[in-house]
Amino acid sequence: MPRTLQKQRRPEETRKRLVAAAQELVLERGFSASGVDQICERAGVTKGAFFHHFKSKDEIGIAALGAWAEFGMAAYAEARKAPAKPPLARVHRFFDIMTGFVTDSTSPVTCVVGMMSQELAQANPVLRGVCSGYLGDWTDFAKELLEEAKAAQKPRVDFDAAEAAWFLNALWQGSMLVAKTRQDPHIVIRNLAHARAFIDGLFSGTATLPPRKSPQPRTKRRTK
Amino acid sequence: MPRTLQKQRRPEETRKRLVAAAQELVLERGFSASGVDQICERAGVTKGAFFHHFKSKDEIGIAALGAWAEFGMAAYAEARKAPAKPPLARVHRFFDIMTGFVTDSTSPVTCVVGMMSQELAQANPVLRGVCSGYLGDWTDFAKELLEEAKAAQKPRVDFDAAEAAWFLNALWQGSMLVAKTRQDPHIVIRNLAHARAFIDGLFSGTATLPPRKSPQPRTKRRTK
DNA sequence: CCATACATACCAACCAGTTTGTATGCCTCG
DNA sequence: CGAGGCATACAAACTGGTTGGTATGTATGG
Repeated sequence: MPRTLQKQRRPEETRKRLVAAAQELVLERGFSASGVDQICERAGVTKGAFFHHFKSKDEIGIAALGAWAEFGMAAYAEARKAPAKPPLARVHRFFDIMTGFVTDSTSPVTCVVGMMSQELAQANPVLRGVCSGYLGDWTDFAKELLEEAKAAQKPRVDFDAAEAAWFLNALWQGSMLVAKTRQDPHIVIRNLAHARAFIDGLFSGTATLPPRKSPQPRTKRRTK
Repeated sequence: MPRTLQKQRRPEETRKRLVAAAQELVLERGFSASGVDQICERAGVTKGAFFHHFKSKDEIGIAALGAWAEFGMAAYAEARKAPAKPPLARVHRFFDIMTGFVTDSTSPVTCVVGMMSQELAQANPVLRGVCSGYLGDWTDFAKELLEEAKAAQKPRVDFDAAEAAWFLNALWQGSMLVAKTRQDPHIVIRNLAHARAFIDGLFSGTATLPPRKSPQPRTKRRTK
């Protein structure tokens, strides 16, 4: 049947291209609105290749989530390389990394896990479970950073690190959602700044919110 | 063509049933995964009725968003009826109302605006704009409550009411997203409690987070 | 030579939307 | 007051395109 020449076979590469295409489409239109045909078209392969590598659409969803989480956690793990000297240094680095996701990108910052969680949490138990796991991983990481800070410096008011981490996770996801809907990435940056000050305030007890009126939103910004 | 008897005609009722069905389906599976046929089936009408009342699927999406926002804002407006005597009384009432959405419901608390924002913010400019407007309405309401509190009592540290309102909006949306994915509504309740304490702390300067182990659901608030 | 890695064609179900027909209730007008 | 007209409110069948998934082939490389 194949009239055209088959290109050189790069199964690993083909798989990666499919996963990357799926991630892109999910970020743009969500999972259910992303057709298998569209994924194939963007990846430059045919449906035969798709169903050779993934036995269903759900399965590439799982793969997309996994690759996304792996990439993300690798970025967050950089926070561990910050010095431990000021107890909150690594927490601050963590906030810097999240802020960097916004400032280093022209397109709105979004998350495959957040996208698929929103769509599928109630309708697809399997994918819901996968999303739940990755949200938990993120929270565990934040929780550990907070606990290390607590161990290094007793906070002014005791707090539960896990609860604070879930607070940050929800704020992070919600900020991305709101910012892209409002088409204003500064919402994320400001919310992260406030959250950072909030955490700082738990330890230092000085200020809990940046006192000034925050930076101008309107004009396009360029930061790296 | 119609072999069956046509039921009594109640256009207003039919329209409401379609909008309600659309809201339900959007909350369960999202907008793009909700077919017109499914909406009609759940509303108990045929496609002829659907396209008589709405000229496209997008249009019922707009109607669903509008009805949802109207219902929600009516519930939030109850916060205005709280006494103004302690400056933060109405802000506390506002938190009580949100907490009540969680405690008064068996199913996970979700939001049509958040759902459709997530899916359509990048792919559908029209619906994105509608969502953006309703997110703005919510934030304006919260901002006004905070500004009234600021006027009644000078906060310990000055803060921008609009920024704080966007912070709360993102936290609220993100909390619903995370909670349903984790299948743990307490995440929302705890996050709201922490946010409440955060706002309190801006005024009083005492505690910024409830000490350890978080509280159980607050006093039950009436519905509607 | 044979498992792997694809390509192509195809399928039934479903998609949003249209067409066509008819039942209903109100509004004249005699 | 009753007959008839007529816009509204639906029902049902249908259309062209798309959906996830399959069947069947063949090219490739070890």
